[in-house]
Amino acid sequence: MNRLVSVIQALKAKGVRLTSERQLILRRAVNHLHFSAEELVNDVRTIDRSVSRMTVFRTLTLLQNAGLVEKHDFHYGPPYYEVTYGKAHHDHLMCMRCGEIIEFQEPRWEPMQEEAAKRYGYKLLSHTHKLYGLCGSCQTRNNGKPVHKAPKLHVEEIVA
Amino acid sequence: MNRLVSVIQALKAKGVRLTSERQLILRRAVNHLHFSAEELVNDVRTIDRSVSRMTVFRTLTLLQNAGLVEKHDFHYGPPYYEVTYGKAHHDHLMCMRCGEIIEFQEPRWEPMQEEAAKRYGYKLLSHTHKLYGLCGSCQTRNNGKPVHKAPKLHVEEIVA
DNA sequence: GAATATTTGTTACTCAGTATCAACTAAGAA
DNA sequence: TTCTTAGTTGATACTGAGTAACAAATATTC
Ligand SMILES: [Zn+2]
Ligand SMILES: [Zn+2]
Ligand SMILES: [Zn+2]
Ligand SMILES: [Zn+2]
Repeated sequence: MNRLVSVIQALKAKGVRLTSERQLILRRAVNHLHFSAEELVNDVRTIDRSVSRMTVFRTLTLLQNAGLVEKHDFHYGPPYYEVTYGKAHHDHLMCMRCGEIIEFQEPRWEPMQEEAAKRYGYKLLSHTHKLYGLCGSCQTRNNGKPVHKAPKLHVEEIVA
Repeated sequence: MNRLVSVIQALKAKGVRLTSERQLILRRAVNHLHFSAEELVNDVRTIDRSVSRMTVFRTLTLLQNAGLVEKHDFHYGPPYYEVTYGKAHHDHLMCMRCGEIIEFQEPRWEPMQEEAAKRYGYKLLSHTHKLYGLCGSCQTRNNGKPVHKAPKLHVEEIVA
């Protein structure tokens, strides 16, 4: 089944009204992998100029609260969003130079996180795990893409 | 040796000029564990009103670039800063209701992250790993402290 | 249909962070 | 020391993402 359709079904199942604006926003959102709010605004308004910036923001928070969309902070610029509904949980690996984002799974980690939380009497509800580095091509050459402002590195790597 | 002294020594070793403003800012910063920029501004200006907001921000970025301070995004409000110089690497566990932050170490994870990055041809430079949940007391009672806006939960927990 | 509730777009606003720039201060050379 | 230069600071203005308010438009209920 089409990804857009399944997301729409999930929305309806939650009793959320599906307006034409929301449908367009969703249609564009599922087309991107990770996108900033402002990118989505531009993308949507390229198609239909009558949809306002506000509605895009409002829809994004609506989708977040419904648990269909996740907000990521990658330490660079604005937060990125991702339609996670129907996707298996994954963590992220990002190239600090070209910005490429790789999604990967490491099943061994998930139970260990529960364990760590329990050790301190916490009930674990969610987590974020992001790796930052240099992709293969950026290790060997500056590939011309814009360079991100480096997030702070571990001390060991800086003094080295 | 005093923590403030060792941080100052590290700064000097990097050839950064230690002005009286910077010394005050550092002195207050090492006194807090995790703090927002604006909190530090208020704290510093309570002691010396003549130190400007700008200088606090500038000093924070200076310290970040020098690798002495780390910036955390906890999904709530503004980013938090932490003087990490001389501290062993650790990850964070945060209570979504009362905001308590626990620092913990999980040595088994660190090599696994290197491994995961390598799997995709990446050179790992840094990472962030944050767990969100409810602390012991917040699981059983609303403790009166302000409730954070919940970060998005995993889908499984929302539909449940 | 009328009455009610939800969604939308416009506009104005907030608030953290940044840019500018002149005044100030410290370091270096002569 | 004095001259020169470079680095630092504070006031002010600005940016840009996100939010609040509110009236118009639309959908839902009776
Ligand atoms: Zn994970
Ligand atoms: Zn992803
Ligand atoms: Zn770690
Ligand atoms: Zn910490």
